[in-house]
Amino acid sequence: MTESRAVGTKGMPREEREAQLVVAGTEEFGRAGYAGASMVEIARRVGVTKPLLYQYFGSKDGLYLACLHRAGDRLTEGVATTMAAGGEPERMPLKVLSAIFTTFDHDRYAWRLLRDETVPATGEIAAAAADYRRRLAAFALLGATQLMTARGLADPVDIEAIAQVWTGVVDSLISWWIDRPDEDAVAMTARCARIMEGLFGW
Amino acid sequence: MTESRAVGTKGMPREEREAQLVVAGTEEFGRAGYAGASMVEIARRVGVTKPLLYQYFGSKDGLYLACLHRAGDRLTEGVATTMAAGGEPERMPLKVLSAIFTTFDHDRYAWRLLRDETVPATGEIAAAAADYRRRLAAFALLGATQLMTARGLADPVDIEAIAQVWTGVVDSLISWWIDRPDEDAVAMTARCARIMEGLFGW
DNA sequence: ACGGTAACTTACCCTCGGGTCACTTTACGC
DNA sequence: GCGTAAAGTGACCCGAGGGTAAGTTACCGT
Repeated sequence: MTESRAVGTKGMPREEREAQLVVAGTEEFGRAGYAGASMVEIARRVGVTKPLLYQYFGSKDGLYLACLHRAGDRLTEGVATTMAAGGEPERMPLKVLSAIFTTFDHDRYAWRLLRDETVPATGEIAAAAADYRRRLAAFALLGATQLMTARGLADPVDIEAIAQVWTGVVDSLISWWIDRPDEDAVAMTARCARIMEGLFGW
Repeated sequence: MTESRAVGTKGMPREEREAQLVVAGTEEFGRAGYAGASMVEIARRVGVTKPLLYQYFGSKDGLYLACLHRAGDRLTEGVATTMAAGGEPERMPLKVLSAIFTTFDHDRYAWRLLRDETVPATGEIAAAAADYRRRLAAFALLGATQLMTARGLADPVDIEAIAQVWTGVVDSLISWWIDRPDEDAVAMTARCARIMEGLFGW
């Protein structure tokens, strides 16, 4: 709080309030989906009213975009770093999971924004979401390719299917995790390691 | 057509029209989710208008329930039969996938009704969906238990997680399949067999 | 103490979609 | 041909939720 904020302020500075609203929006959009989420409900969670939300974000799409970009940037960044570090293909899935769990430990609904299918089919949201999904799919495709070529089999369509199933697996794990708030990122990673070891010997 | 239908009929007999509407409803609910689907759009697909849809099914919930029960009954029946047949645990996943693909080859959106999260949180739909999910989860839990105990490790919470991930895997496979209408159930099963063999040696 | 500005609210509009009513059209039995 | 009953429709109501206009409150600097 060293720097004094601008003159004339009631309540809370805009920046802080915006951050609160993005957090609440992420939870609500993640829970109910874009279509099912209500702007007045998001405002209510934070203890303000709808017009303030609109003054800060312009529209439902504007708020959703803010939430989506925060989630998508953090996620792609974390995954990119992990993938860039390299290592044996069989260890990559667990490493990526660990990165995702750590990144979103206190923000578990964020992942769902990238997978929301109730988003409008065209427009800025669709473009941004498609872009994040494309980047994630590229990582998944890379990992799947490394995994399969190491095993000799490499039908490209099979690899596409594997990559898509992988994102679905992450999705399921996150959903399971959301229902168990007491399990932290470390415990979750350990559980996944145990399961992969037990099921596949990885 | 041996039995003559009742007197006074225009267009198509009710039974037949209802079946059309359930098919169209399943596709639309599966595509857009309960919340995002529009009754007028479902009627339009079949070439009739909304009041007829309401006359036959009473409400959006009524139509959804009809679609859900058709999908859920066929699915649980198919899975139950497959699971009851038994076999080594490592072969069960593929057998179950084969049953699901065969059952829903021409009705691929049906699976999604059981996983729709945009459904209202309380009421008859929620109860019915929860019941189908519970039954599927029980099968998944049984399969996961057999798989893990065969491997010595059997943390019950791990097994829960595995069961939930399994349903997510099925979900992803169906989504992938929906985008590739040329791939039939046999080819899809063969692909899954190839992938499991290549990735895990199953 | 007081003007100015950012934070915030009350009360409203409008569209979209679920749901309904009164009505018309068509096929069959006689 | 004509009465009857099922199949089907045009036009409406209404509540929920996105979006907005205009005003109010509280803090700051002078």
